[in-house]
Amino acid sequence: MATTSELEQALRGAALRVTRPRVAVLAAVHEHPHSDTDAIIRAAREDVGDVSHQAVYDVLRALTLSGLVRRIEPAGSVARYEARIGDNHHHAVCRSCGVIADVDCAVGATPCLTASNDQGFVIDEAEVVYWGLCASCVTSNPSAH
Amino acid sequence: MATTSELEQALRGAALRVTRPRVAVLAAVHEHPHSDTDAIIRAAREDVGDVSHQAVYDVLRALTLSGLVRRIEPAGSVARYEARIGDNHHHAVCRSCGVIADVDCAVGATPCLTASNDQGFVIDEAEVVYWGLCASCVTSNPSAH
DNA sequence: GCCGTTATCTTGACTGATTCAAGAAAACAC
DNA sequence: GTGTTTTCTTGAATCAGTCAAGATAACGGC
Repeated sequence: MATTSELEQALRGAALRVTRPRVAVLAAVHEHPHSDTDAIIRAAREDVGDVSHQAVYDVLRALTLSGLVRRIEPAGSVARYEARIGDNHHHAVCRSCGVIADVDCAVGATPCLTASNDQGFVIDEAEVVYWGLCASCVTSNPSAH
Repeated sequence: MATTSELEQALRGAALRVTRPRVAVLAAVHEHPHSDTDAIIRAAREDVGDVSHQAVYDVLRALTLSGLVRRIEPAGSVARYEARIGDNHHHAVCRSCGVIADVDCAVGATPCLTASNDQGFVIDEAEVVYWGLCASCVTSNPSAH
């Protein structure tokens, strides 16, 4: 749970001007990991009153480009954002309810980077998405798996 | 390179009626792996004349549901389709030009299915996307990596 | 080979996330 | 404080994909 001044420091550290929308959006992403843009807009507005949706889109792009947040886009979902960065973790997505859970990388620190035949690609990231059913959907619908 | 009658057989095998749009779309996906819907629409029209875009969307959904084609959606891209199925391969995506290459799974037959802490998820698939630069973009822009 | 049922295709409108563009407002350096 | 540059507001636009209703065509049975 980062404090406001920590968030401001993070923004300055990324050479981003400190504005109320930016602090609010960054706080929202910290507090609600894996939220989509609409949820972040609503959270930011609770925080600072009116903020245009365009401002939130702009902020999210700036934060993503500077590496303060990470954008994830599971197939069939709109873009989602999280503030847990730099630790190479992956995600499990529930096919039934869409919930997303963090999954530590099974192999190590910067793993998964070993494509067997890379066809000349210079790989800098391996993104893993585990698809399945979350615990609660398994319980409520045991036949589905 | 599947023949028309092989494609028809595949459709019947999946309990799908054989229609000209379906054969044309299935052929297009075989011939142009990783194509987006628009490219498939154009390829199908070259093949059978007029086909509505809605028909192609319907066909692609039916083929995907029946497992005859696989739908992939790399972040930042529209949906793409491929006919290489059932072998658990993954993809490398070029950040610069967007080209997609097939990558055999590094671990084995149905691998990668081992999330370290699965939080109660019942995982049925692990999808891996390798991000980087393709050989040709590395060559034309060596500073980028 | 023809018929009826049912799935599929055509047409055309619509949705919803995201982006574009132009001007107003606010951060920050000096 | 002032000026410059970035950021925010407002409002329109884009584009992939979906929805809906009626027309058409596959296919099983006769």
